[in-house]
Amino acid sequence: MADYMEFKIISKPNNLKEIVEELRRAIAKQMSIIIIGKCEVYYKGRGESKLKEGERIIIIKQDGAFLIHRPIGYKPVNWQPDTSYIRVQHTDHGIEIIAFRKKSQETVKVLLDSIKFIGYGKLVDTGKFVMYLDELEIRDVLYKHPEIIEDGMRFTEKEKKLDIGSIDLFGYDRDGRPVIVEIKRVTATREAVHQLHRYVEAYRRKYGVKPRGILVAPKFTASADEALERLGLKKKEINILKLWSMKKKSIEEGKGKSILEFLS
Amino acid sequence: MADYMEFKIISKPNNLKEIVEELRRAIAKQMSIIIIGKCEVYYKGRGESKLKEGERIIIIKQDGAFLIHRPIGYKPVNWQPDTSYIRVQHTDHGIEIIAFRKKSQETVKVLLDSIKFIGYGKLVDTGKFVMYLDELEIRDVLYKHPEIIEDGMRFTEKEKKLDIGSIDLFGYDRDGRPVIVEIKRVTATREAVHQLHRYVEAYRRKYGVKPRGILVAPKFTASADEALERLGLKKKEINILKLWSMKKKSIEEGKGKSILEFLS
DNA sequence: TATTATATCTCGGGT
DNA sequence: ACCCGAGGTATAATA
Repeated sequence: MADYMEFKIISKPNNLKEIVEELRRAIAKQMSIIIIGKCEVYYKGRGESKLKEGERIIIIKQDGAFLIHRPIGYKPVNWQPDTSYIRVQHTDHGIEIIAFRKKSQETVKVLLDSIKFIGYGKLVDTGKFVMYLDELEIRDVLYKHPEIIEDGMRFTEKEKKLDIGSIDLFGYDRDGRPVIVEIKRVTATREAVHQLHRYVEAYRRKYGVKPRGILVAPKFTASADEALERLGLKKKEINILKLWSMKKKSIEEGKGKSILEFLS
Repeated sequence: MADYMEFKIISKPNNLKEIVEELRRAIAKQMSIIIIGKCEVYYKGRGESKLKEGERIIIIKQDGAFLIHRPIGYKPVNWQPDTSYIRVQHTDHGIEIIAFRKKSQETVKVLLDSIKFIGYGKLVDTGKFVMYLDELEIRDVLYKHPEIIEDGMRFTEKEKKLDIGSIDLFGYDRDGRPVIVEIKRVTATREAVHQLHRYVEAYRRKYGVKPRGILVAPKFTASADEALERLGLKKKEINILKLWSMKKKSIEEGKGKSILEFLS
């Protein structure tokens, strides 16, 4: 059965014509393909790039994702997140692979000569991926525990819609003043302050009342502090790892430590 | 010579102890390594993630970059842009690879069982990469040809420093009013408008004169238009591909078409 | 499709 | 080391 076939290895590719046929079949069957070899790469679309000859790792994935990796660094040097078609043909010097993306009219062309290795096969990967501790999760903990932000705080809405976008958390402080909370899971920059400020202003324009704005983050840059001050906004520093371990341990209120004790 | 050795292929890995030794040597020699096999992955650091069993492509690059790719999509499901060390050992069930990054205290742990393929070797890649048509290049063309922006415009500075950052282009219009230009190579959003607005305000605070602000982009979202209007800023639509082909053809002024004719 | 905001963003440049 | 902004960002959610 095709879905469970072994990974086919060509360790000394030499018959170009045959290789082209094999690659075409592998692409048609939506297999994962790995090619290692010397190549030049040309990109044209949203910009234009040229990559001179060198040895690289080329990956064609089962959904048509196309990656060309240099032997260093996290990022591919050229790529195509999804392709409309991938065309393979042999040339005088070697093999040419063209990956085309229709919606953005982008083309990646690889000129391969001297191939060190080709491998292909169907990979079966249904394993579930879970990411914890993203902004959403932090937001939910704060929603349940407004006392972390401020005594007497209560939240009434998550992702409250305004004309210009949505607010992470919305509620009222002990004096009944509306409060807009913007959350960052990494260091808050001036940029984040202005994002919060836009929401505060949009709220004021819509409801005629200026709400308080609180920026929640584990850290703040100096310019963020300056902008908060200048725009009359507040900040609340949180320890995300503590928030996280708190959530993991699922502390029951009333029984044992309170959440504020836990976070202290 | 190690640098030019062939890519070593193990198409049916079975002796775990031997494989662990080979991988360790390959890592020590800073080779590129590709492993295809069934694995689980655990990440902990800036966040936390779990990936259940499935077949993936694992890449260890020569600088320690570590990537785990599922058979679909552009992005790796787990990764480490640069690692302090990569440790390999065999367990009861298979092989365990731990990639650790000291500066951010991040760990990726891969539990491999059933390896379909291992390949490693030193890849030589010195080929130069050039990217054309990034924001810098657009900026330089506009700097040389202020008439594209507006009749009578002249630029005096690129990347002019203000307290809060630097302005893409700075100059004066036909009436001698200071002008701040912010460039976007993709659709300008409300975000970009506010970025420009911040620069305009910072300039006013510093010099006591309110400059004009012009946002240059190939396209503008409706909310960008609204924000430009509300904040008293202007826009200038440019065709980036035309700018680019113009630069490529290196049109000499006076001889043949003028740049404005070319862009029309 | 367009818009918006997140990301374990990465990466490079500046201070 | 931090800060800042660009990216062929990609990606998911939402209108």
